[in-house]
Amino acid sequence: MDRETTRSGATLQDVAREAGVSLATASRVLNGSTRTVNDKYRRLVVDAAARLDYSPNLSAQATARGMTTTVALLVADIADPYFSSIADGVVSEADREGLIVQIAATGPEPARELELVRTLRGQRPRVMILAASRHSTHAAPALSDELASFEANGGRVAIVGGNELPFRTLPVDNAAGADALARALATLGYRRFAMIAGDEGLTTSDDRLRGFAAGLEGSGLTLDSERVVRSDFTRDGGYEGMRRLVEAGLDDIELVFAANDVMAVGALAALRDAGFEPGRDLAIAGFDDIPTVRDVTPALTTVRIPLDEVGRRALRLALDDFEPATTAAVPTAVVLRGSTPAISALTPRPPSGP
Amino acid sequence: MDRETTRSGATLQDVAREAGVSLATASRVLNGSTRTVNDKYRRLVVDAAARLDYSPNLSAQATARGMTTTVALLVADIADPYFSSIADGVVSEADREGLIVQIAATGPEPARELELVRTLRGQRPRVMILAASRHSTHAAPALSDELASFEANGGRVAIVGGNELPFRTLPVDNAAGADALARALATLGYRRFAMIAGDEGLTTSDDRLRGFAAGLEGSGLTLDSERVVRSDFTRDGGYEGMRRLVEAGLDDIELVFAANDVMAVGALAALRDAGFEPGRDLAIAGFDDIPTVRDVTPALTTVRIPLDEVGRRALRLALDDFEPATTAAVPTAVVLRGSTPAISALTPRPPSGP
DNA sequence: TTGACGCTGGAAAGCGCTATCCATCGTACC
DNA sequence: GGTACGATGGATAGCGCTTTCCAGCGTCAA
Repeated sequence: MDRETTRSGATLQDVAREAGVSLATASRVLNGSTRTVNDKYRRLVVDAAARLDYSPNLSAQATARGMTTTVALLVADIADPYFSSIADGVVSEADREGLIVQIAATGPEPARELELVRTLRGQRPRVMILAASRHSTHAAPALSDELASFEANGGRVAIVGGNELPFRTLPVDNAAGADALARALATLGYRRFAMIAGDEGLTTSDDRLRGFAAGLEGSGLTLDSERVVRSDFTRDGGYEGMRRLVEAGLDDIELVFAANDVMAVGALAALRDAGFEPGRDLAIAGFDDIPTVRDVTPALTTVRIPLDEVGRRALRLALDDFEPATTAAVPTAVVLRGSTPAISALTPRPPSGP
Repeated sequence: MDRETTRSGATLQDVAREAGVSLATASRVLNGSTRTVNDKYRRLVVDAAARLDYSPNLSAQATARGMTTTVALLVADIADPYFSSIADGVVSEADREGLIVQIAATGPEPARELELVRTLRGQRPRVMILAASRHSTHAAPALSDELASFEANGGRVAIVGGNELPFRTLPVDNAAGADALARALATLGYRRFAMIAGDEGLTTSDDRLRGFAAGLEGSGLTLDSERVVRSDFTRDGGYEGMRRLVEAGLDDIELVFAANDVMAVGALAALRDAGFEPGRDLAIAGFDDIPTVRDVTPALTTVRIPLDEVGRRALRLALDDFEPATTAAVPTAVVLRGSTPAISALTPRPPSGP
């Protein structure tokens, strides 16, 4: 009845005693080792462990081994479907590897990324995956230092989508995807575009903007820089961006490209609230192909990124020992849906020009 | 140039040596303690730590203290907005407390919940939050045992929404919310209902079904049990459920209540694919008020649960030392939107009856 | 001047586990 | 029959950190 009696919280020591073997043997049986253990002892240990409801203390293992079984994942906002889909991929792959995922969110301030990396480093995770949309210049050197010293101590780093930091990176070809989208839209007959982009310096957004403009030029068209509005990289940012476009006059715009799907969804709402019908009065396209966009009306044209695959591959990239050759970029694919009908289906609105 | 030269990975020992103080003093300065340290030494230590870029090894702290700084969160599917919104709340509140969140996902098989709890227990988290929709009977005793022994060792448990397990529970009044919804819909003039529910035994779904039926009865109406179809608790499950309802004939149905929003969104799609216009030919309502449902067309009537607040409160519930009195349930609120217009706006379809 | 006492550093004993090293034993080989 | 060697169990020295416990010292009251 003393407090030792409360079962569980059993330690390996307890198991060894119960089984009548040494600590070392118990450890070898229960927690893997190169050494083999005689079946007689093995059975004793396993039974004792079961009887005591033993569960290894991962923290202790970690300090002893100097290595954890955790994966740290850094995202901007876990409630955003883009990130939660990636997280899903990371979690499921980690699960296959017997690893546990720790999630941290930077929230709207990118500066927190550095701080969080620092905190997470304390956990000595096996892998650190940075998926938070990073700003190009910001605290890059400090962040880079932090990550370098993490790697110097045996940690693995994988970065999703960026490509200016000297770490294993899973390229997402944002520029190429946006380029392909632009060409596809040109083929549909669209000629006059506007874009709702994220803040300048947000690499994801910048790449998509650049790619889109390039794709248009490749089709003999242009994206007037006056027609690019900047806004938060969120649903409400998209709403606000579209609001501003409407305010400035939509007359010479046929299609609005939002730098990501959540923004596009916000734009859709803003357009409707302004009395226009998306997909009829104005076409809209997004980027990412988050699950939601199949279900809005009209369904949204977008560039598909296989997000859960991104999560899985990011983890693999960090984990695997591989030739340091460039990793193949995640394939993107244009998905045309109802929000960008053939131009002929659009209510004709005369360009403002002569 | 020897491998000791690679800076970082500095240990507390290193800091102490560098500062010329004892290990104990360094520990007291850097990692909190009741003991005060002379300012002279304090400064020495802090400076040394900064110089060496020291970052405490949380695993080691955990084994020494017998207590971690992590929160384990168990969800069914992190890509589902319901769960990711809750996760968001947990993560942000944990952040305020200096805790780190570990996420595990059971996926479609509820049986994995037990297995995951067992694994997570190995981490000795400070708190374990179970948000995965639990099935009523399933492995309840085994799970209960596991959680009990976790608590016996100082862990804290919080369960979201369920209420049959003997642990701290954050009640979500699914039944009352569904009841209120039913009454609101009755007030709008609806008389003939169907429901797309989750599998029997899934408590969340069962409670909502029960509450909805009760609310209708309170309004002098009934929910014909033949009009309740069961399906997966997912978007595709909702699609499938609606498909079956359409197949069985919609003639005497005015409104379909889906047991959660993602199902409702799937139902919306199925309805459209079958050639009907939701909100005109048939009304639809969901439950949860995930962000998406504002943006589908028509916007979805639902019962709002403040999901991020649920996450935050679940963590607080686990963390706080409080009177073991019942915790106030999370308030739910009916939100009427375009998917359930006043009945007069619905295309009249004669009931199949006489 | 002498204790008693509060304050603060340091030594060292763990926390639960791993991994190295040593001891023992059985077997194969000449 | 003796030796070398592979197998396998046990003792034990850590892993990085916390937290007693003890010692030294300055202070204050008697």
